[in-house]
Amino acid sequence: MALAVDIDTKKEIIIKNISRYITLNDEEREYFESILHYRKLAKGKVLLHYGEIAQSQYFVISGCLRNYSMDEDGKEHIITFAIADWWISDLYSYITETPAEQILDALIPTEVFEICKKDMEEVYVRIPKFERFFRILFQNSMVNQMRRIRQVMSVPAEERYKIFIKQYPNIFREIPLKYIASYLGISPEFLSKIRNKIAHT
Amino acid sequence: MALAVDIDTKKEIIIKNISRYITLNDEEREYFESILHYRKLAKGKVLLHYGEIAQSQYFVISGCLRNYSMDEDGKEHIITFAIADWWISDLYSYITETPAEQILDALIPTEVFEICKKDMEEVYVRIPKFERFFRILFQNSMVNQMRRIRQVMSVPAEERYKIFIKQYPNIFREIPLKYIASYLGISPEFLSKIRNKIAHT
DNA sequence: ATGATTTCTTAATGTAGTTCAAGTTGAAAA
DNA sequence: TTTTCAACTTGAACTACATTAAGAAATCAT
Repeated sequence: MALAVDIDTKKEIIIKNISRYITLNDEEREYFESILHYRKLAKGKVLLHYGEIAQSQYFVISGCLRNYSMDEDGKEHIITFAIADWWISDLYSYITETPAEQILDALIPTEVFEICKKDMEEVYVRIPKFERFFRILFQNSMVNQMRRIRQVMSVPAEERYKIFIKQYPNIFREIPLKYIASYLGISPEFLSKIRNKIAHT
Repeated sequence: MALAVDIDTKKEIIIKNISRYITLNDEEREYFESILHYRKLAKGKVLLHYGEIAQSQYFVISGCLRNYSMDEDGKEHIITFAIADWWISDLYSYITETPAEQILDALIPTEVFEICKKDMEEVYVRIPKFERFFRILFQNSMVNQMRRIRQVMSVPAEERYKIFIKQYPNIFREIPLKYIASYLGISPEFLSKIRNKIAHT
């Protein structure tokens, strides 16, 4: 179990992240820190099951979460990875309060701060500046999603794989390739062929 | 040219849209209305050229805007359509303040309200409630983008076309099919085949 | 109305990707 | 140690798409 002092250091990270966009005074900062729940997740830990209604959002300190959906054939499609310094929640379920179609779990041992919805709503009321922070956050995430759409539609898989490696230079060594294939939207077999081709050129 | 009274009626629409999420008093409402610039766009009118930095966001009253990018081969990839009652504020260039890689134009005669960035920033300051409104707006857009990613990756083109028709039952009759093909991420020829197949079953 | 331009379709051929099946490697469990 | 199991690779057959090129249909400007 992590010591309290460690956790405080980790809270620094999240505050620093927030401070890039809004300025918090000591009181606000303390209040916000008080609603952060540190959690250490074992590999495979599921944060949001299929059909559950998301009650939390998360900030990742280390490790890797994935947000994925299943199609009728039981095939998994990874929508997002969240690694250090990223916020994540199954927004759809969280926002609409409908059962999750996407599952959220830890691919490797992962540390997160959890913020539950009730607390989050209160933050918005008590420190309206946070509306701004999350507006900017969602704006930026949205831009990333749009970029991804464009990529999936117009960039061939081999190129996408190369871009992926650049974007996630560390994580791609730690997680099984099949997850990367899923994220790239291709079969593991085809990823294998791409890797083979790259290795021999 | 539209009469002032017409424009006021149209401003009603946008206020109604906003009021689903936040409550405005008369003063706030009046102030917000004062920064809305009504524009009637001819077919083909470009709102944002390649390489420009977006200075405005838009609310669509009628017609259809498209936001698209070009790849190296000069092929167009439509990222978003915006039709009646939609905000198109998810412009990459607008958010990041970088030269646009994506072009915004009107596919058919279109009416919009334009809000320029400077005014928008002032709204956030004078009526912080708008941070909330746009946070929710971006949240929702992001969810839509994520759904689209999932679709492009796991749903075959024929199914996607059927979903599209349901989602845009009116617009799909008014714009050339090639744009729909582009949005679906397929070639016009293949869309043609899909349509032929559907017609004969 | 006429031609010109754009849109849509059809068909042939090509390719990026999938699926299936079999085999390899490596790590963990017994 | 051996068994087991998941991750990864390889190859053959297949499919969903793209590309090219041509013609038909619709739209537009004159």
